[in-house]
Formats: sequence, structure tokens, C-alpha cells
Amino acid sequence: MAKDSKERLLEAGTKVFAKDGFEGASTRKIVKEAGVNISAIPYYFGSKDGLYEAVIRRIISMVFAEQGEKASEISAALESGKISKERARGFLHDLLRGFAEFLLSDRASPQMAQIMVREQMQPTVVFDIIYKGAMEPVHQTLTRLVAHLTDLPSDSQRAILCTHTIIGQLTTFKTHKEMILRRSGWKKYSDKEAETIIDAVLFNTDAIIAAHKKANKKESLL
Amino acid sequence: MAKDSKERLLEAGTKVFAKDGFEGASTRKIVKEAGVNISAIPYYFGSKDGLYEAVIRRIISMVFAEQGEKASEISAALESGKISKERARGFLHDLLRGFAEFLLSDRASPQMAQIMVREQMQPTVVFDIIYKGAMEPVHQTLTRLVAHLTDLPSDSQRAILCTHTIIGQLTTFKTHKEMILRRSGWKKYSDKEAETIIDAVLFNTDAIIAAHKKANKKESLL
DNA sequence: GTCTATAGTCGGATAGAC
DNA sequence: GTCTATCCGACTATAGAC
Repeated sequence: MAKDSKERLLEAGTKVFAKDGFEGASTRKIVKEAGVNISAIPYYFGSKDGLYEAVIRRIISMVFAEQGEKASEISAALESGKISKERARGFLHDLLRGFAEFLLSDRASPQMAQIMVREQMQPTVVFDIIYKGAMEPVHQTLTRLVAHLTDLPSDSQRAILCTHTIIGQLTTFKTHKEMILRRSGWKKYSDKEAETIIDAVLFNTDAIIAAHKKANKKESLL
Repeated sequence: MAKDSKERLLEAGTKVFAKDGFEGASTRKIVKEAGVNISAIPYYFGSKDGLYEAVIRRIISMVFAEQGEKASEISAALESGKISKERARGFLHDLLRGFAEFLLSDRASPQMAQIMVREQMQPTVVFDIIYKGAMEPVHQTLTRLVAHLTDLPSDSQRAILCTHTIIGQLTTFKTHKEMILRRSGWKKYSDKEAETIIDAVLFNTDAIIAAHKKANKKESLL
């Protein structure tokens, strides 16, 4: 069936692209994994690039279902009315924790992470899909929470940069995984290590926010 | 001359590997850039992999000359005797600033950064060269400074993780460059943006360290 | 829609003359 | 040490039968 082959290619593509990256993944390997003929790729997706783009869209829609909706709800709550600092802090910790648990689990394959990084440093058409579909909504919501907690305007450069440094504390455990494994003596990230990392990052996050709030207050008084 | 061709290949290899990454760089392109015959690669380096490894070694030795020696001096100072917290903080800021200026400049090409990330997530024989030659000495020195400033043992997990999160605040501006460019509205990292980033990271670093010191003190009293 | 066969390209490595 | 010529494998994409 038509629908079947197309769907099988998407699933196999996700698997193989995640495992081998774009260049490393050959169409031959993908069709073998999918159990379909090699001509099905140009037929359904135009080309290898077309399949790749479709796979990325599919992943994004799945990740968004998991993370992005939470972000949207929080954004709505923030816009609708005043929420307490306590509640905002809870939201922030929740979002960061959810992201960290995904990032440190096996669901986020190193190859997919590599693709993300490659797109960050040399963006192609795929970056737009990833950015608008997943990164922007989450980053924006985090920035709003940080802004709310520090009394900074949510579109201020300071709030944006501060948010980015907070996220960077987490992503470095993925992008510089081998380094921290060697330095810490860990073999891998199991639940225990993930919890340790999350604790450290949330601790630092609170410290950073408190310092920004204090500095911001001081400046306002001048 | 023999020495000439070999050296030319190393230089061209650095250029092309940095620009296109390992897979993207073809031996044909490298020899064209170097102006030598294609057989020179297997002849001098055994294979493309051999050339790549040699290029990495060469880069490391250069980066180390720039950054690593500073780290070694600081380590020596830390070991030799007590240094003041004020001076340790100065060292820490210096090291982070030096690293940041390199990372955010054009000298650190996106392709090289990508290679580093790939090696972090799927280490090959090359990772060892990078780790021992450049990462470990700097990371270790930073950890010692952080430990000194927070009164934590320098081999404690908390000091190591804390140091890693501090570094992660910087590296994210390289590994997630496009994201922060879009969120901040910047076109690129010029001196002004680099300075803004460094300010933000050093500010956060002080905040994180102060919080850890305070928490550590509290725990010691129990 | 699905298949086989193959075109056309590019990659790394090698043989062997000079 | 350096060259030309070539091998051989892997890749994506297409043509055309069914």
C-alpha cells in the first residue's frame, strides 16, 4: 500500500538519520530498514533531502506534543494575569526538568543532537522547522518566566541572554558529554546522574535569578 | 621537497577540515588546496584518517600554546601556596574571558566546533588527543579555581559539575549560535556582542560561586 | 505503486613509471 | 618523492517494464 511505504520510510528514516546523521545515513540503509524499494524515496519525497525534511517535521511534531504544549499553557497563564513568583519559579523548574530529562535520556540520540548542533552552526532550511516548531516557543516561555522572576522586561536583552545561559548549563551535558563523563568518573547518565545534574542546574538557576533581580533592583533605584 | 609537501598538506588539511568537517572534506580538495599530488596523502600520512589525526594534533599544540600554558601557570600557583580569593577570582575571569574570546571569534570555525561536538558525543581516537592536550588541563584548572573560591574540595563532584555548568554557559553561544542570534536580533558576534556575552557569563559565574560558597558553609556548620 | 537495472558521480587508495 | 592512470566501492537518482 502507498500509505504504508511512506510511513515505513518515515519511521526508518527517523531511526537511521538519528543513528548515522544525514551524511552517514544512506538511502540504501534506510530502504533496507523500511523494507521498501529504493525508488520509493524519490517517488514519495522527491529526494533524500526531502525525506530528511519530512523526518525532521515528524520529530518536531512529536517533541512539541511533549514539551511545547506545556510551554504554551504557561505562556497563556503569564499573559492572562499576574502569577505569583512562587508559581513562576515552579513553572521554570518544571520546564527545565522536563527538558533535562529528555536531553539526558536515550530518546535524545547523540546523532540527533549533532544534527541540531550542525543546524545551529550552519543552518539549512531544516533549521527553520526546528526553530519555529520547538525551540522558539520554549525559549520564549523560559524568557518570560525569567523576566517575571527578575522583574526585567521580557523582551530585554538581559532576560534573553540570562535565559540562554541557563539553558546552556543543561545542553552542555549533551554536547560535551564525554568530557563530563571523564571528569566526573561516571560511565553514563542513568537516573541518578540525571538527578544530580538537574539539582545542580536548578540550584544555579535560582542563584543567577536572585543575583539578576538584586542587580536590577539596584539599578532601578538610581 | 619532502618536508614541504607534508607541511603543505597539514596546512591545507587544517583549512579544509575546519571548513567542511571530516566527511565533507575530500582528499581531492585538500591536495588541490595544498598544490600537491593526491598520492602524497597515503604516502605521508597513510590515509585520510592519518592526515586528520595529524591535523588535530597540530591544532591542539597551537591552542595549547595560547590557552593551556596560562592554565598551567595558574595551577602551579594554586599548588605552590595559598592565593587570595580575590586573585583566584581574577584568574578565573581571565581564563573564562580568554576562552570566550577564542570561542566567539572567527578563529574557532563552526566546522571545528562541530568536530569537537561530534567527538564528544561519539568519541574516536581523536577525542583522546583533544581531551588530554587541551580540555583536561583547562577544565582541571578551572575546577581548582572554583573549588578554591567555594571552599569545596577540588576533586569533589560538586566542584566539577559547577565548573562544567559555568563552561556550558559559554559554549552554548557557539553550539546554539543560530538560536541566540535569532532571539537576540544580532547579526553576528562582533566585539560588542562578545563583550556583552562575557559580561553576562562572568556575572552569573560570580552569582553561582557565591551561592555555592554560602550553601557549603551552611552544610559545614551542621 | 512497485520493481529491476543502470546511469552517472564521487570517494579513497594503489600500481607502477619516472 | 612525485607523478599519471586506474581500480573499486558507494552513493543518489532515473528510465522504463510490470
